[in-house]
Parts: sequence; C-alpha cells; structure tokens
Amino acid sequence: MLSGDIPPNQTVYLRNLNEKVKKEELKRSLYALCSQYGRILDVVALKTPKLRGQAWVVFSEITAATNAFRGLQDFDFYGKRMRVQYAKTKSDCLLTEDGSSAPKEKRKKQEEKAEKKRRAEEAQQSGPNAAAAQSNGTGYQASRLGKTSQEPPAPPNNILFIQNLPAETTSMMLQILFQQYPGFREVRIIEAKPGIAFVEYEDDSQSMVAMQALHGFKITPYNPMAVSYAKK
DNA sequence: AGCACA
Repeated sequence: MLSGDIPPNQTVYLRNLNEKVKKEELKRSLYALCSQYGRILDVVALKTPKLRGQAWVVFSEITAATNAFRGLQDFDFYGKRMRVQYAKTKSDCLLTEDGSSAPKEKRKKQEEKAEKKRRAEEAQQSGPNAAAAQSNGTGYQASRLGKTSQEPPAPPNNILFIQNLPAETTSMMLQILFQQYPGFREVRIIEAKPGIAFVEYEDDSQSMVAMQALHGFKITPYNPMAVSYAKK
C-alpha cells in the first residue's frame, strides 16, 4: 500500500487552499461548504508560515468525514483545487468526550483554550462549536425560517432570491455553495442590503434543483438561508 | 508540500 495512506478520521485535513483568503472568511466558507456532509464540530485554520493554506474540519461522525473526503476532492475553492486527506491525529475538541484521554501536555493548553473559546462564543454567537447545539446535516430547517414575506411566492424562474444571510457573507462564499449545481451563472449581493443576494442559473429547472438543495442550509449555525424565486 | 487545536 501507499506510504501516504492515512486511515479514516473524524477530521479531514485540507490543503492547497488559497492563502490570500482571510482566516475568518476561510473558516466560514469551509463551514458552509462542508456542512452538506454532516454536523461540523470545529474548523481549525492558522495562518502561520507552516500552516497557511491548510485547515482541519472536524465532523461529528466519521462517515461525514468520509463523504467530505470523496465529495470535495479537487473541489474548486477560491480558484484552487482543494486536496482532501484524513487528519493524522484526533482533534483536540474530540479528546475529552469519547472516553479516550487527552495527552497530558495537551490537557493544560486545552483547558486554557476552552475558556477563551467559551468567552469568544458568548461574545459573538458564531463559533463552529455552536453548531453542535443545532441540527444541521442536510440543512433543512424550514420551520425556523418562517414566512419572510406576506406576498405570494414568485413563480419559478432562473433567478433565486436568498435571504437571512449573515451580514459578513461574501459573494465568493455563496458562489462556492451555489456553483456546485449545474447551470450556475452568477451571484449578486447587494452591498446596500446586507443579508440578501440573488443567484442566477441558466434555466428554471436548474435554479429549482439548487433551491431544493440549499433552502434552509445553514451558512453559519444561526443563519439558515431562505431560498425562493426572485420576483422578475 | 506543509498535520493543529492563538
């Protein structure tokens, strides 16, 4: 067997990532992209010289990691072909909750960090671990989306109207999600109106496929996106 | 290519 082979792991190791993308956006985009394969417990990315261009995505299930491993191999992510492997070791965020004990040196660090992390998450409700409190997986949570407008829905057409996006969503983040579906043309975000976007497909049936796949998808743990047809 | 937990 190949010496490079690494046994399946709950965490995927991603490399050949675009190093120009800022760390926070990178994590958010990876969260959004990887959520389709299962519940994500943590996304780790560092921009140190040794670790830039790489990230770890920790799933709650090894099967989810396996699906991501297959589904995202060579995925075009910010213009680079993402390479996916399994992580070589278990992620810290998993070490205490499964009976196996954390290495002693790491325990101290982990405790300090857990504290910081908790504080950070209280401050801004968007840490990757907050995902654990939410259902995600396939992403449907239509009940929480409710009615976003009183008017009757627009008839099917090739342009989708996206609502309930976090304010920091970029068009590239949306492109990463929506370009996975055939017929994708472009994303338009409205700078003056944060939280909404338009996504255009070549035809109505293609926009419908994307809508069905991504309506209710959580781009962050607290933002299930509402996808409907745009009014023309 | 580079395997960490800022």
